[in-house]
Amino acid sequence: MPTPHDRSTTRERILDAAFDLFVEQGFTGTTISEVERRVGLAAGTGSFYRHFGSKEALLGAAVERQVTRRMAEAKAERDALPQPADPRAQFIVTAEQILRDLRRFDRLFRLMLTDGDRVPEVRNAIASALRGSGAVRWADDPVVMTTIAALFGYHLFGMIGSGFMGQLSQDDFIDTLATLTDSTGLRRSTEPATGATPDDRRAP
Amino acid sequence: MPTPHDRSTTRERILDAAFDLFVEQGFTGTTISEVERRVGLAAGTGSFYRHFGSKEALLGAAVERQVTRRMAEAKAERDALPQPADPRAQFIVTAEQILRDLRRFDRLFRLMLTDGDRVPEVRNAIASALRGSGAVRWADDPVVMTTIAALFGYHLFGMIGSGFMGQLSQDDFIDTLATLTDSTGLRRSTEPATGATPDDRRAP
DNA sequence: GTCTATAGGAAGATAGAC
DNA sequence: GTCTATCTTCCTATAGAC
Repeated sequence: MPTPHDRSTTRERILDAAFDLFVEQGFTGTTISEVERRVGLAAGTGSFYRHFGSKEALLGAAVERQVTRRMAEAKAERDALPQPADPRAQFIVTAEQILRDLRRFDRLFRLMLTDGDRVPEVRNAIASALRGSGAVRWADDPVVMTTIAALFGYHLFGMIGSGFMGQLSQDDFIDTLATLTDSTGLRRSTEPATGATPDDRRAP
Repeated sequence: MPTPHDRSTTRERILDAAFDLFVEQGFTGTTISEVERRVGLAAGTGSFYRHFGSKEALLGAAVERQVTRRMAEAKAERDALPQPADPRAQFIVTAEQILRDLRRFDRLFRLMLTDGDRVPEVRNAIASALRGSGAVRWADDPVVMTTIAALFGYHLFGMIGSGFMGQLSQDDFIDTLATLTDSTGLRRSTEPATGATPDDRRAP
């Protein structure tokens, strides 16, 4: 006997299965039948259409659900982050968190690349999510931006496959990054914004 | 009156048009009819099949053609590259060349992300192209790999859209990178290998 | 809410006239 | 080498019985 909960359960299972398939095969590469099959509905029948009006509506809803979830996770994780006094330890904590965030949004990012033109919301959501990540005022300082670029590049080398960065562990990578930024005496930039001037961080 | 040249011309136009469409819309998102239309054949007719056996065969041939061309371009450009004595100038020349190479392979990279599973050759070709880029022994030194990761990240921020790295010009970015790697005294890594290395392309 | 059945269309691919 | 015509298959989507 179906409770009111059963309906939302089926709907949510469709949402999750569809997102997985969209990421794996792209939007055009995924059929409604596949979605139905994966959630236990008979494939080829229009049972899906009792839950969503169209394939596009499904895509929008699936993306929105993912963004909401991932951003909530990211926020919770950042709030629980330790704030070491040691600047180098601080840097490492922040860098690790950024890598975690990048990994978290990996699937959304991939979907953005494959079907971005069809779903502009994905683009915007990911952009703001990245910008909000960590206590980084990242648009101002060249060193911060360069650091984030390096993290992003490291992450993507790992994402596109085997062997690119295989030799360099994450710890070693972050360590190298910390040393590089440290030694120039410019690393204040990953600390939270302090006072008045937006960019009062000139090199001596 | 069709010369023997006309056939190869039509085939090549199909190859180029198809690659454009695959990059823009993905493999599954592109129809044979679109390809035919774009090269001036009547859409919907099977005229395409006088030139290729299947859609998959077309994809393979189009990718192969692009890889060959782009790699030839890259090689010619690298061979014509100046080799400044000043280490910082050397670094800048190399970094700029890597960014050029990344841009050159942009469309292939995008296709690899969207349809990579279908065409594993793309993956391998791009990997080796990146590795061969510049006089960089990139798998050995953490600083070199971190530098390349930064270049890759910078490039991709530009690729996915407006505003991410908008504030930081390429020159400023490379300059920052040069300063960071320089100050640690570790930058020897972008210089040619000395000693008994098989490919000893030393600067004068 | 799920199934049967099926409409309606578009896609990849082939045969044959010119 | 290109077009006409057509086959087959698969897809999105709908109507209606249970």
